[in-house]
Amino acid sequence: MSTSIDFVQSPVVVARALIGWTLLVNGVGGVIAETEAYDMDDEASHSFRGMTARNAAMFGEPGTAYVYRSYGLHWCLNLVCGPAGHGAAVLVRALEPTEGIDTMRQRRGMQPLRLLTTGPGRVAQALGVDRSFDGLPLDRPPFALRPPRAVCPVSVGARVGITKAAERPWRFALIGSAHLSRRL
DNA sequence: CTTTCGATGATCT
DNA sequence: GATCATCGAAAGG
Repeated sequence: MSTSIDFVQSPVVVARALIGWTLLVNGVGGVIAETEAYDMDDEASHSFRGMTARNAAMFGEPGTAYVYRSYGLHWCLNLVCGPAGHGAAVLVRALEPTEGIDTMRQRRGMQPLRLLTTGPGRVAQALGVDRSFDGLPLDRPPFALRPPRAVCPVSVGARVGITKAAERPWRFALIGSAHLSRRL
């Protein structure tokens, strides 16, 4: 098992590989339980029509963050991957909370554990991620990534909440996790 | 349990 | 002017 993620790979490979890793922001976070891949030749991806002010970070260095606002209300955190300039990223859709649970509860309005980091908008809110984290490298503070302790069983399925290219099996989830945004 | 719908604003056509 | 990589509350079985 490797000790770091190679972000210079396709978003599908990275999305699969990330399941089971622990993602922390300023020491707060948990085990990645659900991810989705987005690529340049993918109609559902923000990068599909080329670089814009919003998605510029998607075309930056692999191993950095891409943060965007969703539905005018929520933030969503992506991990940029593929060769630099490729416009690929992995959306972090759910975590199993492990570190800084009290902090996450306060940020989320004292929600039950189950709803702290289940869904991309909730993950960003619980970890305190907003646009100011856009473009930041993932291998040093405020971010931290720690490898899984054991091999993780992973399922593959269709992505969530999109209308275009919805059939691509680009959603990955930790089998048996109680913190998935949708059932397998 | 499931489905529906409003909130809310940046982004792109 | 339309479209959203969502969430939470409310309504219906």
